[in-house]
Amino acid sequence: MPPDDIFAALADPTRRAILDELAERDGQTLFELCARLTTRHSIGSSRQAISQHLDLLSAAGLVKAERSGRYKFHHADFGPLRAIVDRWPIPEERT
Amino acid sequence: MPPDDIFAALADPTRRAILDELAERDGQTLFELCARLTTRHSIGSSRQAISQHLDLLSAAGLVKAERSGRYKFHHADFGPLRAIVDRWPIPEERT
DNA sequence: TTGACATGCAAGTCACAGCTTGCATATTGT
DNA sequence: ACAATATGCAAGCTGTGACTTGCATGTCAA
Repeated sequence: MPPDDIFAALADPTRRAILDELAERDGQTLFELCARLTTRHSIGSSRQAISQHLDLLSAAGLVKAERSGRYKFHHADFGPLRAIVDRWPIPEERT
Repeated sequence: MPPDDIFAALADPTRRAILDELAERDGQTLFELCARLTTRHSIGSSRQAISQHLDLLSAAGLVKAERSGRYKFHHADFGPLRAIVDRWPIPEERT
């Protein structure tokens, strides 16, 4: 509920990897995510662990889930990250 | 050392309040920070707690410390936050 | 309907983050 | 020199987060 949970959500490396995965390929299912996290991100977490991470990301508003039959497709929403950019003055990249 | 610690550093609400404080008034000393965090942010942490938070923020590169005599002035550096902006595609604010 | 597949729920374990406590070090003013 | 000020170091306590384990629910294909 509190939007401050964005920071807690981003605190875990596995959750950041999930966001990376969904950024590259949107609408993945739980099993898809588990497989790709294992092969491409060297993450050995169980299915339940990933599921709990997805719950947390959903609560933070960073992931939207869409159910279709026995599948559940997950979409990343990076809009809440604007709260970080708006909160502190991030300096320009110096060229 | 690992730059991923930015996320761990931002995970704690007290540390975010410290960054807020330093963003508003740069170059504060440890005691100054403690006082202002108590009065303006309703944070009741001890001096040692704040000191440890500052160490962590320093390790993450978000705070630079500058010693002068018996005082130590702290400056916020939000440059590392660019890693967040660059990592994921944050959508535009829709007007 | 039955079995295989995809996901959900809940309790228990364990390591670590944040805090405190107590003492140590270092600098300034008188 | 001495006391007050500002900070540093290290060990111990405790709640919580990440993970596992085991079972339950729900959906599709044959």
